[in-house]
Amino acid sequence: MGMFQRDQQIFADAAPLDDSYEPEDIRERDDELEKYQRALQPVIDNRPTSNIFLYGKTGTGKTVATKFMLSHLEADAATYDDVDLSTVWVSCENLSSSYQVAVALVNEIRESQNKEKISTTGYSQQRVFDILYDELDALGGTVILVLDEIDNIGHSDDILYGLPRARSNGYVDEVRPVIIGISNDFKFRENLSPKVKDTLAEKEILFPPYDANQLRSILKPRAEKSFHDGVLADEVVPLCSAFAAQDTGSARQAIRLLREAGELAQANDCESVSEDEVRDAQEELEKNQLYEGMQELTTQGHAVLCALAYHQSLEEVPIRSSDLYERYTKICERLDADSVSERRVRDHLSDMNMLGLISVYEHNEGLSAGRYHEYELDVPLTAVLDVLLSTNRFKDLADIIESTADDNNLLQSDLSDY
DNA sequence: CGTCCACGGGAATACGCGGCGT
DNA sequence: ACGCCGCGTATTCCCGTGGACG
Repeated sequence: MGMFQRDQQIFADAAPLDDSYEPEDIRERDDELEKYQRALQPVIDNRPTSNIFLYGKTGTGKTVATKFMLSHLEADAATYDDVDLSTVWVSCENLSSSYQVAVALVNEIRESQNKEKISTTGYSQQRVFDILYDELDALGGTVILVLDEIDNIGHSDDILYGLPRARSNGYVDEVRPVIIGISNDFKFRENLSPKVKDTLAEKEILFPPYDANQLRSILKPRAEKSFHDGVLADEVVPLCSAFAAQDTGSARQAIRLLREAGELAQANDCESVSEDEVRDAQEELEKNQLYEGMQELTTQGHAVLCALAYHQSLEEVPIRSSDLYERYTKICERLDADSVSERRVRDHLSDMNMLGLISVYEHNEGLSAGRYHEYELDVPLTAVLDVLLSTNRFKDLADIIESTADDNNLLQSDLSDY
């Protein structure tokens, strides 16, 4: 027997548990789909179509619903000779400005035509918009531009101003652009600049978080397809649903939980998946998220984290930012690295707070001490040290902190509940 | 009601990059 | 080939502010 053997006790076909899986029917979103269909109907009727914006947290079915609607729309449009429809899909996940979105749109169109892509930097914004208008005009007909995770562009929303008015401004005349914006942020519309808000005619569809019952109904068919019969204990799907509903109401989270539970069972050579695996999976996923959050910090972020870990190991927490800053500068000196301003460190701390890595306690003691914050780690010290040890720069320091913490017997207690 | 102090928003600046015009 | 320009990212600089205290 080789080292790797195929183990098919648990999974029959794990594809339905993959992020990229597209189910043939969308469950628990009847109202939203009906609205969606009505909003897209004008495309088939060759009437002007308004822009459509979908709002809802991650994992509430926005993207899947859009893929579903568009594939039907494309298929149906093809049966009418006089309907000329193309769609362009851009994920704005890593795009933080209108400029980058415009470049991405151009390149997406060019890629589908095997034309050469343009550079992501160097042009003026207007220039990129002009190129985009040319490409759109060349496509002609109705072009649906899907901007997934559009809230990433923040306040840089020029593209939402330019595209809808391209036709009336005479930049294009062969094409009717329709924007489908998908936003994780309910407040995205409020934060748009006034001129965009006024001109962006749009239909809004809200995707609320799923409750536990809905998640169960979404999970069930996927579970049946991906696991062998009788492998899943009855309580597994309801428990995954309950965990995810409690936390975020995200179908993606529920599905990941189910897959992770299955993978754990498989790794442990279990014949079935039970409640225990789901609980372990939940812990495992949470832990991974924190690790990833820490690993993706910049060197400066790591230095700040390191300073906090240092004080944590001495049990000098929670600690005021001014004291933490002193430690931080010493650490930078020692590493022969540049240090940044106190203001900037506050930004890093606030980022880390967002990621759930640290806790912040606000104080206001008026005349005696004014306003200040105190910080402490919200993740086990061992986890922080693991990450720091794995980076070349902080390896030595992390070693020292580890031994300090060891002297204070801080690590044992951490390990037991970690 | 004035005072205190870090917080945090926002403008200004530094720097690097790649395309463009000459 | 060269310097310039507009862009993104990270940072610094400036300053108004919350709100308990006295």
